[in-house]
Amino acid sequence: MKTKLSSINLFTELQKPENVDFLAEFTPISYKKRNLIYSPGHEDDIVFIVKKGRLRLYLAVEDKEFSLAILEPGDIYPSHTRAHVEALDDSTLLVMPTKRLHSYMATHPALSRTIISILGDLLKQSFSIIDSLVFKDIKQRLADFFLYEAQHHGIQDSAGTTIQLDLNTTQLAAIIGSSRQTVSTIISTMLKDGVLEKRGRNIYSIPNIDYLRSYR
Amino acid sequence: MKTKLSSINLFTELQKPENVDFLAEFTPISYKKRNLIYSPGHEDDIVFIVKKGRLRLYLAVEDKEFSLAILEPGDIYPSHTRAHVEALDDSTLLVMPTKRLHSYMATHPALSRTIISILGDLLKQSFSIIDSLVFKDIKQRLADFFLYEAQHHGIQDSAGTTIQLDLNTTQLAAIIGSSRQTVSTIISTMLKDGVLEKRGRNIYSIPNIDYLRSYR
DNA sequence: AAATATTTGTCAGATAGCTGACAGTCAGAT
DNA sequence: ATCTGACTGTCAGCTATCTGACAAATATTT
Repeated sequence: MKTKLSSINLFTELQKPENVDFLAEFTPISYKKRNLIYSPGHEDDIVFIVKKGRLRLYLAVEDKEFSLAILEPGDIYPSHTRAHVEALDDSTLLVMPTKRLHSYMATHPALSRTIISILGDLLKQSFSIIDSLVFKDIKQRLADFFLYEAQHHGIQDSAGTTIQLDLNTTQLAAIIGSSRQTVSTIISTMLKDGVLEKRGRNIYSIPNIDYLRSYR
Repeated sequence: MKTKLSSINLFTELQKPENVDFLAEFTPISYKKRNLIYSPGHEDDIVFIVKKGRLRLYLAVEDKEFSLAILEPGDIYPSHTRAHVEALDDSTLLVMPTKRLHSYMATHPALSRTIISILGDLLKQSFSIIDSLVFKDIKQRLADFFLYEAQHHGIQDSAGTTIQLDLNTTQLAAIIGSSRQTVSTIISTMLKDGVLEKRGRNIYSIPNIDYLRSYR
């Protein structure tokens, strides 16, 4: 269960000398923490790049939510899907109409390649979400989540790998597709089993990654 | 729950005069019904277009399978995902290394646009699969499936809309993400409730689409 | 420091959907 | 016409997970 969608940074591509004029064409828009940026049904056909902050991409029905990804600086995202986008921190986006992007790509094939790679990545990523929803139980999804976090945001120290989640239990439950209570219970079991150790609120360390990896 | 991934036909694009030479570069490969075409882990980075037949795209773990889509003529698909591909009928694919496609796109921007649209479609489609896995129960997913089939392959007649599924119960269960038994039970209930009528093995008719649409 | 709000852990039902088992039905082969 | 294999329907038992409730712990505001 990854939280980041794509590993390719479009920003880097756009900062190349041949693209800087184009980069200037994007409109920067800032959003305050907790604000809803897009919700499905809106008709703007735009593409945005995250310049600053973290955004949460999620599906929602009534009072249930499922987080698809956390977008970080450098990620691009096309607005036309059925997902909601919310600012987790104060954030700045660089926005452009899809049309304009298309016309620019016509003359800059390198950019289309990057975009195709990113879309391919996103696709791969959604398949892996589907995979985990269909085949894995919540214990495994949670373990996967911790493994992913450890690998991507973990800090190695004497106690093993320490991770700080900027999420409460409800938000974590929305990422792995479960309920707050179930997540809480499973984390308790993991602590009891010694796969995880609590270092503080939202801070956990993993004494032995391999143990967590084989945890069932 | 759709079964088709994308509504854009790349084949049409490639048959335009400016692309026919390129189209000729694809290698046609034929597969017999029931053959496995790709499984994850293979290292070929290729893209294929379905020329003839139907392919099933699915995820599998041990003896469980989940079908992502049925690919039909005109669909393209990049092989590098974690999915398996199987021929449902005797099929012919047009195959090309991703690399070569990329280099061609460099000189033919219209093609990149088409590919980007297709990938966007695929992405949208996977989100809707995720949505239904997370928020809908099996009864609803099954109803959605019948609705989709009715709209895309249904035949209007005096008895309403008649659909013929070329799938057995196990295959249908794999599409909606359930078990054979559960699907069988729910179909029985739907027949009893009159939302569905059985016309023959694998043939059902829907007397009233709106009734099915609001079926809970 | 006290008061209030948010977040967490835990327990006790309720239930959707899975699994295995078995009999009944259908279709094609002989 | 009958045999065989595949597919279908149905039941009973099991289990993972959800929901609601409430107390305990922790943050935040006053």
